[in-house]
Amino acid sequence: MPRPRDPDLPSRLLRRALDLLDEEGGPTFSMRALAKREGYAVTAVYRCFPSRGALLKAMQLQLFAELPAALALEHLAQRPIADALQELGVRFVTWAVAHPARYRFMFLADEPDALLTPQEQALARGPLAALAAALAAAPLRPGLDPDAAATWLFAGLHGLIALHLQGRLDPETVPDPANFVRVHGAIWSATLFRESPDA
Amino acid sequence: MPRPRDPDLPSRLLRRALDLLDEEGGPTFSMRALAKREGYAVTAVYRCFPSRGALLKAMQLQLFAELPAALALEHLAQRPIADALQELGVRFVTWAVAHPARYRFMFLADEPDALLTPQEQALARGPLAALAAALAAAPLRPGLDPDAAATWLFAGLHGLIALHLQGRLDPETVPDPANFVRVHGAIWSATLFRESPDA
DNA sequence: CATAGTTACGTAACGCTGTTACTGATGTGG
DNA sequence: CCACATCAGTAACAGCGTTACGTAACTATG
Repeated sequence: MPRPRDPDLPSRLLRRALDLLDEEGGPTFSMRALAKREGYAVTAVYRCFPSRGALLKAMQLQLFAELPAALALEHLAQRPIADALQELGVRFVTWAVAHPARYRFMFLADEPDALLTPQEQALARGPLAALAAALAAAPLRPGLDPDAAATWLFAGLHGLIALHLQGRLDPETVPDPANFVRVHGAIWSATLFRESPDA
Repeated sequence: MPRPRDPDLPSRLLRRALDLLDEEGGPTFSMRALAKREGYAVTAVYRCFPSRGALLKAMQLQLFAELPAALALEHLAQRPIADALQELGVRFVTWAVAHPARYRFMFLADEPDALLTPQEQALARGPLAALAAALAAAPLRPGLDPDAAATWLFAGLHGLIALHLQGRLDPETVPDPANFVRVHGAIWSATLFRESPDA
């Protein structure tokens, strides 16, 4: 009993796979389960994606492509730099906490060989690169490398999120990671920028 | 053809499993492969560990128990606090980069329900808690919470390591994470401590 | 309109996985 | 010496990713 042919089954499967990622908290679904969910046999999935790894890679690329929109970065550049950075950090952490499965999948996935081509690496390094670009135009303290500063900033946010998602933060000192960034983020500004950069 | 009974097969299997963790870069070994490696049938492993998850948990606990010795924390407390913290960070990052599989398994593993009992949680939160304890006795800037400061510090190190292990750091700005901590770690000290705390 | 060829899908199977029931051998306490 | 608990092995289950192959549907050509 064959079904009508669907030219954009790949995109539907990709969406379904991302749904399952959120539902199950990780890419634990089986190819058969994904196919069944969409009403197809396993092999139909293999017509769209040559392997499970290829599907996972496609999911990662899709999520990274959606990230800027999810963070609503458009109107951020008009604010003073320290303020914009603080807000960016808060938004990033807020998004990560709201979508733990996606964050784990994008930024904490085990497979080191998942994103290998240069464009894929560029996409994965996008957030850090964007931060470095923003800091390149900021009034940093003399002798402070924008790239190094961006690395510190992003590492701090990334580590905070990772620890939170694993339940390794003391809930008493960090009840909400995004608010923690809002409250203690001034530490960063004080270290990175010249005295009173936007006063 | 049964073999002579081995009362400490569990510990041997645990060691073997940790070897395989290092060799394969992650806990990807199968129960059968582990058993075969030790010359037993699969079911012998199931006599020692009721499930694969139990084995993984035992591995995690073992690694966390070994961590303080691996970092050689004994003689660190005698130095001035800022210096000791810097050295601690360098050692931690150096160890993580030298044992990527262990670090991923201990601090980045996917399973959120892996370490659930209070003692297990305490063990997993050990590094952060130790850092907080050290900072509680340090001459922090007025109004700075030791716990919050410890969270910032550990999050920065953790994020730096995580990004490095995923190849998401620009190799030009961070050729070696441990050295990055050594060079730029002064940012932390300047922010956290009173002016010239150990001069 | 008919027919040949490409494409999309399903069925069945391979070897592997974690896990379990059952069988037999080993070593120990009475 | 014998009963009993313990340990290890065999065989099997369902499910996994993946592949070979058969079949139906659409497309292009005569």
